[in-house]
Amino acid sequence: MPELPSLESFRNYVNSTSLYKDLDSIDVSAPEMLEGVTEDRLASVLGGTHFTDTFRHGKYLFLKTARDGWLILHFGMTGFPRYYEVEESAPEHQRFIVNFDDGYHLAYDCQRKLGQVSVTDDRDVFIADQDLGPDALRVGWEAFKDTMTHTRGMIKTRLMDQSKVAGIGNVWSDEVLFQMKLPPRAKIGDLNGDGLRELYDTMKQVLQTAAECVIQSENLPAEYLAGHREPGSECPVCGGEIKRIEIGGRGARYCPNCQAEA
DNA sequence: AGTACCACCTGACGGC
DNA sequence: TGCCGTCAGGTGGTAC
Repeated sequence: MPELPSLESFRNYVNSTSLYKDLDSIDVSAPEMLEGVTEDRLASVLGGTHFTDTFRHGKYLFLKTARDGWLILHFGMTGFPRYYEVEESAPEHQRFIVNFDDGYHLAYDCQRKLGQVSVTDDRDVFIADQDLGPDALRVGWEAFKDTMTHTRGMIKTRLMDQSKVAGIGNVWSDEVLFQMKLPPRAKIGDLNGDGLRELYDTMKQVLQTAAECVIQSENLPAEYLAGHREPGSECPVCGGEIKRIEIGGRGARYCPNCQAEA
């Protein structure tokens, strides 16, 4: 489930399981998921070292090695990391596995193979090459304002555009619009004087809250749409019916009552 | 610039 | 049971 909040949780998970453990070998069961790196190169980057740190930018997770190389994981729509010891605990669609000296494994599971595994020796160069905008949790107000101003597109589409702001996908863009009580097709140009600032604050608040809840395995706030996305379910605020429409090829969920046109 | 559509890939679910 | 369309928390290319 990989938008920014899940990625924060993945990072937390890797931090608490996989740092400072000697790497023994790797297994690549889906070589087509390696992006710009061969299996041999990947093995040489990871062989005989250990992970010392992690970093997240948008939906990408970076694992730093003691030799200052970076393993990069992108999780597509269905990816997640899994740390385990015995084979019976292995996830169902492992595509890439890091084997530690002590017999444990860190698996990259990605059912639909829409993610990517890659390496770089310069994080910033990689981010630039992928044309990623500033990370949605770290972006400052001025930078956000710059990247969002002077456009006539829909807010949802803008928020999901990784080159504008990195980390937001279908679910959390819907949530930002829901919290703002804006209709799903609202445009940047529809925002009034303080609207852009409210959008920024709401985006930060939603992502921060969601990340904390996901990491702590806590329920999301009761007034969040995210837990009620099944079309036909009840709006957690007004009890109305949640609808689905297509925006930019994605199924946007919203409450026609709470998010009525102004 | 913005949007629409298609493609990549796998699996679950509902209708006939 | 099989077949088919639709949908899924992502992204990239192409064509209006």
